[in-house]
Amino acid sequence: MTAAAPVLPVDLARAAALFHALSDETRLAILDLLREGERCVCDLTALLDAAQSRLSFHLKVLKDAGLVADRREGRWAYYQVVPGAIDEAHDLLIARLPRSATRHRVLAVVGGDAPARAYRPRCC
Amino acid sequence: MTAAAPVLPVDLARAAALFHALSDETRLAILDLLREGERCVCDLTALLDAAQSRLSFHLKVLKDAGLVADRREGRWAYYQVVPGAIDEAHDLLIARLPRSATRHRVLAVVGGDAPARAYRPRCC
DNA sequence: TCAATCCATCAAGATTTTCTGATATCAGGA
DNA sequence: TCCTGATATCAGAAAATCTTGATGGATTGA
Repeated sequence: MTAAAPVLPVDLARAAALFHALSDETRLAILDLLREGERCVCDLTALLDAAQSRLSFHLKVLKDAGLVADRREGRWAYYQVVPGAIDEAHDLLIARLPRSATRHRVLAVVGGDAPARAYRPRCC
Repeated sequence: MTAAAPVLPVDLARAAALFHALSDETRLAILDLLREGERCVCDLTALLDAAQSRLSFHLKVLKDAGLVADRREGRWAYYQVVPGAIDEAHDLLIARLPRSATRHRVLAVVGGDAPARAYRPRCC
């Protein structure tokens, strides 16, 4: 049984980067189109009715975040979802779940006395 | 067995909003601190070594996204993770998984002929 | 070659986000 | 009532992001 590891700063940065890549409607629409398999940029441009440079920009954001990979074939560039990238985002999301959701509801707080809050004239 | 519903635009907007709220290191750090249970703003300010107005700003972003809820008690404001909010983000994330990851790897493409790509002088 | 197509990249501007410092509000103790 | 502390909100500046239009490289058919 693995103890819940403390969240490392590197995880925070990686999680923020991944979620940022996922935080735009155009990029989410791209990912949805890529669910069926790889597509060339020209397909995406037509399907999303977006300017080519705009698509290219968002594809680069997705690629830099490691969410998609590209492959050249002649004139065309084909993009696909990186297997496991969504899984990584999934793991980083699960790590944010309140502990009360991962086991039963736990009222105790690490360090101790917060729930039984006696009156304190200053909070901190 | 529920058929995979098509991704609705409303889902895209909601997913983008949720992921945007999760796309900042300070906000992720806040969520991590709230994993143990609710905390007052003054605790968070001290633990994160952040200016009060900055914390307040990020807490508002999280609250507007529905990820946290606040409760006033005297002078203090306590924040906690909204039960189910991370679950909602989780569901919206899972909806982005390639179909090849949800079942076996499927090579067929909707509409049909992409994998068997004969030479085509124009792509689209 | 030459022209056409696909695509990445760049520059400039618009928009959004974030941070800081100041101010406002509200509760509670003196 | 006055003062202090906790918090929210606001204004302005700075930074990041997004969009658009232009440019250029690479590939391919004529």
